[in-house]
Amino acid sequence: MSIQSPIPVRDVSFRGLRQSCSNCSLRELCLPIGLNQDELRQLDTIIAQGRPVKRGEALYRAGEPFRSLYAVRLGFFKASVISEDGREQVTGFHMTGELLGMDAISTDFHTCDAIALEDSEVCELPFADIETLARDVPALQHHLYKVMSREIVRDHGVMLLLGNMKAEERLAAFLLNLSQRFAVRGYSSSSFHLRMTREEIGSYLGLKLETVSRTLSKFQDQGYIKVQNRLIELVDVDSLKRLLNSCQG
Amino acid sequence: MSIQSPIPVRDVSFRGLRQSCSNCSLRELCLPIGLNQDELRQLDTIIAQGRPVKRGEALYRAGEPFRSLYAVRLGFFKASVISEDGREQVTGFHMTGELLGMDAISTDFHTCDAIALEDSEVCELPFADIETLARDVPALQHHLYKVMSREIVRDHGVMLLLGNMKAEERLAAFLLNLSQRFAVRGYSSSSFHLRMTREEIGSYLGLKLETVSRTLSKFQDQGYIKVQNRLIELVDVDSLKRLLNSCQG
DNA sequence: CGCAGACTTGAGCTAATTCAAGTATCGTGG
DNA sequence: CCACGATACTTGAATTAGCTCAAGTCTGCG
Repeated sequence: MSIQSPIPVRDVSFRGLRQSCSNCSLRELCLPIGLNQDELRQLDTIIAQGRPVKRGEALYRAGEPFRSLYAVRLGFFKASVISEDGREQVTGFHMTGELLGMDAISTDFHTCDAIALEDSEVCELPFADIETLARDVPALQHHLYKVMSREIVRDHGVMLLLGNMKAEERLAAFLLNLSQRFAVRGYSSSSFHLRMTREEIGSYLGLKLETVSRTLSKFQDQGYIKVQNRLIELVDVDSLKRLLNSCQG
Repeated sequence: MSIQSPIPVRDVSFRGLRQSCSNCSLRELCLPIGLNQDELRQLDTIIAQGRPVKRGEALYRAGEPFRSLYAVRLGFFKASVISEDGREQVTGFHMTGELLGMDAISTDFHTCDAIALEDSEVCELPFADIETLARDVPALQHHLYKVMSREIVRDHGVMLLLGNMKAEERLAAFLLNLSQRFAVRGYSSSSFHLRMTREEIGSYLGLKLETVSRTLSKFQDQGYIKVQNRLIELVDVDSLKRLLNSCQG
């Protein structure tokens, strides 16, 4: 949890990892968008960079007090809420450059679990400090509102998916969304590795894992994709897109 | 749209309706939470109050440029997104004291339609001005973040509902949620009037209108509620709550 | 190498949808 | 104020998408 580790060796490793927002390659994806050099420097003094989160570990859990937002610097996370009777709903998958924890601002407690799906690394953004800085840096203030707003828009998209779409459409939307996000990050948009289980995909899409598996197989049979365990290759993107738009729900 | 109406009579009517945030009865529900008298006065200079929206009218529509957030002063709205192929997903129902339009901050265009389900009245909050004021009024800045965060949390709840729950649970959750929100506003929590059609409820809950109708009838047969058109009476709240927690999904 | 977790596939079941027909309600204009 | 048309709602019957249960395979990790 704490950034100042008691173990010197780790401390060194932190220093090694420490980079400024100013020269971070994620600058254009992450929080600092639109800030000038001086503003970036101020941001740097606040943000603790390079905290590792091992695969399977929680970055935070529902119920924990809220102190910071986190930016994914490297890796892959799932966020999920657990209902009173123990049902899990994955609310999102988060990759490089995306911000986690915004749900916690409302109550000062986290309302989701955020679990690393592969060995990952985050930057910690102490929210109180960010807020204070945002008063002097309008671009930062505005950007934060924007990022939260984007999250709301994304959630509305998921509602549309969950409320209106059939299994095939959901999966197609999911794969195309992942593809597009990988593309933005400079990875292949046509071939990628799923970091999550079929069950987690199912939870996110409101389907059972068997249905996810079956539908992926179906897509493969139809020549839309190739599946090999968690490796996905999009063979016929147009057909997937057509699936999304044409089905009359 | 514009607040300074060219018609004197209307202008008078606006003045009649015009009240300050300072003495607004919704103070505790709405934006000004936690502001002191001076800060409230500053807010008052920005906010245009008492804009009427007739039943069936759009407060805004997806695609329109974003200028303002809106606070519901009176009445009832639905917000919905339309997919490319024309399917509607109601993303929320909004009542007195709630803020509309936060999704638009991310792109500077509205991404939902907001439609009045009864004759309503809103306060217009020009976002640029709000943002500027927020720099000088940390409590306002923080409260805005909070309100947006709350929306994200709410959306996660809807995802849980859409992804995991059966029709009966969804309806029970819906009715209990409405009940609780009416209660907060000083209305009866056990007897209320639905402002929306069965179809709109269905859209929100990811069900067809026939399923909504059937499930309401079922609840009535079981003695949980009484239904008379859009008038709902909650007879056995505990059973509804039990429905929510027990079903193993 | 062996085991646990992840995945696939089949068969039968069920919750919710679709289709259909009929009733109630509301707003409008005569 | 009443009649009428449009919209909203209810209910039934048949259909189906996705779920549950079950069995078996694969894979990766210790």
